[in-house]
Amino acid sequence: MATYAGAGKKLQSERAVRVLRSRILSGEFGPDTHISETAAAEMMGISRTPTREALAQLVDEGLLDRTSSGRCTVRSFSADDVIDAIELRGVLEGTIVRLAAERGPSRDDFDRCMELADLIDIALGDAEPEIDFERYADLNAEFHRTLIGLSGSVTLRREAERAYRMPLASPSAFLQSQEHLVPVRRSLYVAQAQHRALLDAIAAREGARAEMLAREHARLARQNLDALMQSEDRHVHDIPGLSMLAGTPQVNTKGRTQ
Amino acid sequence: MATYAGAGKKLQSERAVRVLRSRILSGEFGPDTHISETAAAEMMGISRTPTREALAQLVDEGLLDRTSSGRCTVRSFSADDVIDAIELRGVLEGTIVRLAAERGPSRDDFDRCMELADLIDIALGDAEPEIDFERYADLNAEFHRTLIGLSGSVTLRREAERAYRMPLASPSAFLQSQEHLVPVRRSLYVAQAQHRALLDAIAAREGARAEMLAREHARLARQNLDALMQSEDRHVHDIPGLSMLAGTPQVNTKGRTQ
DNA sequence: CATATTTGAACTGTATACATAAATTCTGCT
DNA sequence: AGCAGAATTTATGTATACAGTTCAAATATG
Repeated sequence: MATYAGAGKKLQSERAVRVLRSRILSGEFGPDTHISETAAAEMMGISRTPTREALAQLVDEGLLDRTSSGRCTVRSFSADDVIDAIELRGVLEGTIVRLAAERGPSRDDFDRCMELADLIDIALGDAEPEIDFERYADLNAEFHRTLIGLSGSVTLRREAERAYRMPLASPSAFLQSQEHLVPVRRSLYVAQAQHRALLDAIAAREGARAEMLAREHARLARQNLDALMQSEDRHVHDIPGLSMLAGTPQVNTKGRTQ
Repeated sequence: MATYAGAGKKLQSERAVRVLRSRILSGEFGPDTHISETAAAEMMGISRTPTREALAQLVDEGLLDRTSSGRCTVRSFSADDVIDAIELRGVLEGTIVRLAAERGPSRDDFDRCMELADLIDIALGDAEPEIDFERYADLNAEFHRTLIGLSGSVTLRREAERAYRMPLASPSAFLQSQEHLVPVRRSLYVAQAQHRALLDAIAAREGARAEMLAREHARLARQNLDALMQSEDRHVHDIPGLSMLAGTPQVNTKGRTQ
């Protein structure tokens, strides 16, 4: 099964990361699935060396666990893990916007944030006719990606980017599919109001307020998750579309089925 | 990244990480020094494969930069980088102790923290006769390592551990050498008082206060750094013992000197 | 029938070889 | 002498081969 090799043939290892990450997040490789170097390499039609590198990166990202003997298994996320990741995101974004307010934000990024806020307004629709969910998700993601560069600190930006890679902690984790967006439709307007307030606070150089607002923003995300869980069975695993969290044991990557 | 663990010299790649990190931190490889895979491998008497893995990890830790063409150079740290790293540490520790207070800390870790606080008291000496600096540094480091497990959140613990690996952001970064400890001798007592207050706040389940105290604790570290910089020339580079920050261009890893 | 043991397949860690891309050096020309 | 360009040399990315270890199935044993 040598997948189309002509894709992004820049670096095999990067392509491997994307392929594996996507398969894990899609739930194709369920929790505790053992992913072997040789099998994964064979599957992707590349050698073990770049595959090894890709697995190491995914372990670092937290998507894979590494056993004592060096084997890689898909990490199983609990509801607490997701909550903590959202908490972390709120704290990091809060710190970044506080510093941005205190030190003065980088002009370009700030302007871009304002611009994105305007675009989000449009996507949400003035009179709430019909929301362009897909566009909203894209814009929201870019807003947050731009936001974390606002302080000018590479250190904090790095950490925030890393936090964003954590499944479900990303600003638009379950804002991807319309299926999840519709139930929390009203909260999107609240979130947008928070975006505006955040930018205001930064412009006014009110660091403490900016930090507080960012945390509140993350709290909203958590509330949405809680609401989804309440309606679905009180377990993250059961939220449709978040199959990566499913507890279903999976077959090995290897063909050795059963 | 499962760098830790007792895996002594079993894995060549881990040994390589330790060797390279130590050489970078010691200043042997100054900022912007190019570290080549082949040269580094040859130097350590191992092959390129584990060396490659080690370099990737150090890039991830932030000790090395990777150029567009894949080359690795020693990162040059600015004073701002250090300040941001300390800020990050304070924020992460603050979040962890807040959650520990809110959710209830893990009993074992909390007891160990109390124990360590007692030991630090002893190391500092009751009547301030003479401080056992080396022991203090060890105990302080362990105190903080234990602290970041207190919330029971693996996610936050991971991030904090990562932050600790950042040079100078570690709780005892410049508390390693007596040379730096003596000038800030008096602040060690303040820090210890903060440790106690922090544990009190957690025991009393006062999350907000615990978070505030943790941030104050980090602020003290920054003040110490500022004081050191003031007395040394206003540049991190010039603080003795922190040669990793020195701006002196270094020879290549390769033997091709001059 | 359950448990301990052995045996074999599979996987990871490491080394080496090869190809491609980058960088430096050398040479020729202006 | 200075600059441009080509050739050489070096470094990275990838593939493959080999050794030690781990895991698991199958067999033997009480």
